[in-house]
Amino acid sequence: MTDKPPILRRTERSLPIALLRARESVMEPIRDMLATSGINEQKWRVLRVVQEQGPMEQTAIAQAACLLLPSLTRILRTMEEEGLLSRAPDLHDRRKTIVTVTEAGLALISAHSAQSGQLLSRLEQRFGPERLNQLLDLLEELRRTDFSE
Amino acid sequence: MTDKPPILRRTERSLPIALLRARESVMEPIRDMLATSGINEQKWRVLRVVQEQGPMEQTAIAQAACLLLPSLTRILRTMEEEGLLSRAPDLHDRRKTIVTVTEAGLALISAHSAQSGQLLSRLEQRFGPERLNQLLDLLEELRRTDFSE
DNA sequence: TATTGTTATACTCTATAACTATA
DNA sequence: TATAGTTATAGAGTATAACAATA
Repeated sequence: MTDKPPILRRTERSLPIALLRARESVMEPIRDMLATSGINEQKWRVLRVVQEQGPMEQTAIAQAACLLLPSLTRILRTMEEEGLLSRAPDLHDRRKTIVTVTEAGLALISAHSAQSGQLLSRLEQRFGPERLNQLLDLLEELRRTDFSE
Repeated sequence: MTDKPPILRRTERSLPIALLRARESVMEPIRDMLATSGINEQKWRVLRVVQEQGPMEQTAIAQAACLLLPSLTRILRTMEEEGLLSRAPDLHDRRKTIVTVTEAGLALISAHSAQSGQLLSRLEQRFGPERLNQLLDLLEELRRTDFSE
């Protein structure tokens, strides 16, 4: 009789856990950076997504920033109050709201771009630029993979 | 005059965002699975970690499961009430508490192991077993990389 | 003095459902 | 009827500080 096989994978080889741990180790310096403007991870993601894709509706932001719509509603309200974003009704479909990054929002992004670039350089230097690219490729492919039944 | 370079990377090539998006796409079916036992992601991680490493102290659990100690305190209290874990003072250092998975905890893990295995098979099938291994290798290396100054 | 873990507090996100307005 | 977004609500995690017990 041999031993039974382990019930589940080692947690290092569990993809959800490995993704979380890896993310935590990368996020630490970034959270420190963002804390200096009183902005959190979620708001930063929203800002990045909308700056990248241009004026867009909320459902699309929620999807791209990995946030639920009710969470996003609140986040956008405070970000609008802080002057980082503006919202306007869609002219063609009045159920929709179009969100745009304001000048102040762009300024906040710029304010962090230098330091963010430094963090990326450090990452590339210590982890290796080729490995970083490989990892990003794999993550994009994973994201595109359909796991539904 | 050429255009200015983009301020920041495309979000698909931002490591924190890519890690989060990839994780979300993998977690969806797992969350559905766990919901059937009324357990959440965090409790599942704690269970997996302690089952894997054996009886261990809370600071180590917090680190391995990516949770803060105050969050873990509450989680462990409810898991102990649910009978999934037991806690006992460390005999050699009475500041410490040693956490152990109970029979009921092991049973809960077993109850999900078949379905969890199916999800993993599907992942390997659709994403490719070699790519999965490559990705896990890179994530482990990333986790081991030191990004402090 | 430093470490382990708990408690307290304020804030935020999660998850779901019910709801409004519009299509 | 379906979709976009808001509101409500309960539960849970985040983050920090202060604290007690122990080393």
